[in-house]
Amino acid sequence: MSIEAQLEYEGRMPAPAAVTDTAQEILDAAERLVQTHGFNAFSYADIATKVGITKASLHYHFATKAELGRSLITRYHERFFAALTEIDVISDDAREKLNRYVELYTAVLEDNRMCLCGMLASDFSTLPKAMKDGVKRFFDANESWLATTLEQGRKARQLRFEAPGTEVARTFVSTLEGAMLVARSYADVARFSTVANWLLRELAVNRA
Amino acid sequence: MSIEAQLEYEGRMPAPAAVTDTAQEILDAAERLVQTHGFNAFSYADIATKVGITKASLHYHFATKAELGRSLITRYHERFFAALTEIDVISDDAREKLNRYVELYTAVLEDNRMCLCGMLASDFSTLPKAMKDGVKRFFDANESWLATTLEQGRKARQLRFEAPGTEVARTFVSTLEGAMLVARSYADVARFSTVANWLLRELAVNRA
DNA sequence: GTCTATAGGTGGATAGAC
DNA sequence: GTCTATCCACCTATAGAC
Repeated sequence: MSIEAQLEYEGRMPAPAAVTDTAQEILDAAERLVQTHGFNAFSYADIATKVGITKASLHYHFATKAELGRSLITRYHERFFAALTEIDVISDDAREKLNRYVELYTAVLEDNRMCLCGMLASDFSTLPKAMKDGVKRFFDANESWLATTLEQGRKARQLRFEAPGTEVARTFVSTLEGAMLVARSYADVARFSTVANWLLRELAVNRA
Repeated sequence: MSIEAQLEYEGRMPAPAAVTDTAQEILDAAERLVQTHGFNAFSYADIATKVGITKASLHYHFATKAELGRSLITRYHERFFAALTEIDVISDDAREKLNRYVELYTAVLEDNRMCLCGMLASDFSTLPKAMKDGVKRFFDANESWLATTLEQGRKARQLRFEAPGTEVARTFVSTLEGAMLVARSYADVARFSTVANWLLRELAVNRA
């Protein structure tokens, strides 16, 4: 579902031009807060301060925190997969695609953030159902793109792995999410890159 | 430092036998809550209900939530490394050691928990300094034990890897933490095992 | 060592004026 | 669409009786 369709379903997005500007600012602020502190570690007051409006005004745009969270996941998912589509357009080379995929994570980490859905995965047990479903859908979609890309690379003899592509795809996601999680405790992007590069090397045909 | 010394340093642990029973029950309840929901997603009221005493009584044992958190990490660290020492006693085989190391994680996950320090890593930015330091020490110690074990296995020609043992050790920790994190969203231990087994296979000399 | 009672603050959310 | 004012539930923490 497109983000427009999703928003329409939520009963907002009344068409006009700059109408959603404030909503976007709210989402920007909330997104950063979730990615840095977690969904249970920030409040409407925190967003209000950042955006420069009151808590009451926030509720006009997002009636509940659960709805805000759902919108965050939707937007993040859309953007992430726009980036993946862009990668598919730019390159036919599976190894380059995987490198670029890793770079998406690196950019997030360099901005001192955790992957939105990785962070939400740690908050998982406390999330409303709609958000839980959104997190899983994000991971599912990642694994799907990766499985396709991995199989493509194997077919082209650029990548080497024995397990089914879907399994390696799950390993790929888990490894990068874990590497982000741990690296953030040390505020050290190099820790992430060490792990990511090891992973990429293991999958390369010309590995040691 | 032993857990007894640590507790003494904190000014508690007055020697008698069953004195710390309640404190242990509190730690048990709090530990489960952190591992399932995160450090910011439970309250003294939650623990009080579980243990069957009042919130005020909790503060007698652990004056602040930060102190409780520090004690949780200390106890977890001690127990985890008692288990690693036990592994070293049981086996000389590096591959078996790594299998058993993975089993420690599996057991935690089968109990519907995340690794305590993995969960705290996601809460990292909101933790008091003492807890941040504790989380990093836990990861450091894990990496140290793994690096030693990995190098031992490489020397014995049971394991094969090109990167320095310390780097592979970091990859090992990150991968397992990430696999736990993602698997928990699906309540599916098999997801974790898929990733863990892939990792173990990559390091084995007789890999494909 | 556990209790009752409560302080002092913040959480998400709402009512209603403008 | 934003505001002020407010509600009520919950938070961590403390005082002081038993």
